[in-house]
Amino acid sequence: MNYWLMKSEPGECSVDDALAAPKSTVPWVGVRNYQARNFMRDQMRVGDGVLFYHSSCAEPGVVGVARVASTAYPDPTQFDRKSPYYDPGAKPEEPRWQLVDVQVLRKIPNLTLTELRARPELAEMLVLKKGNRLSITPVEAKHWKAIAGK
DNA sequence: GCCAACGTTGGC
DNA sequence: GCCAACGTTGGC
Repeated sequence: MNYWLMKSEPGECSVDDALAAPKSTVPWVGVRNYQARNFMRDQMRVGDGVLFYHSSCAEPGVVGVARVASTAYPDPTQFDRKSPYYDPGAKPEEPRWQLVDVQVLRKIPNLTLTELRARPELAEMLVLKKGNRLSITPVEAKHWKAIAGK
């Protein structure tokens, strides 16, 4: 089992939005970065642990514990001309972007970016590295345990 | 709104 | 294949 940190802008889909969805599960639409796509397509397995992270907001941080709830499948928004995620280069017979479903298991008190940085045992987390912009990063088991427990 | 960091694009 | 220009991410 692998662990991941996945960023979502709360204005787009907050942890509360995800909890309010059927089965507390949302399709992780809108990833338009090849490295992040490849994590979903090639490495994620159903049941993998996910730290649900709020980005581009007043208090960025880890706000929930979730799990990967599906294998990868084509992101439908790439074909939708009205979607901000529309990609004219993607064709249904040749999808470019993939996603997985993510199921929120529980909220946790916002473990803010500031607090994450303040904990020495978390210093090596990729999300804390200077210049990191990846919306999906792998998380080491020790970091998962320190944040999500078990 | 600013801007550092990084990914992508496209001319050559 | 190089690399400058441009666009995006995301914290502040």
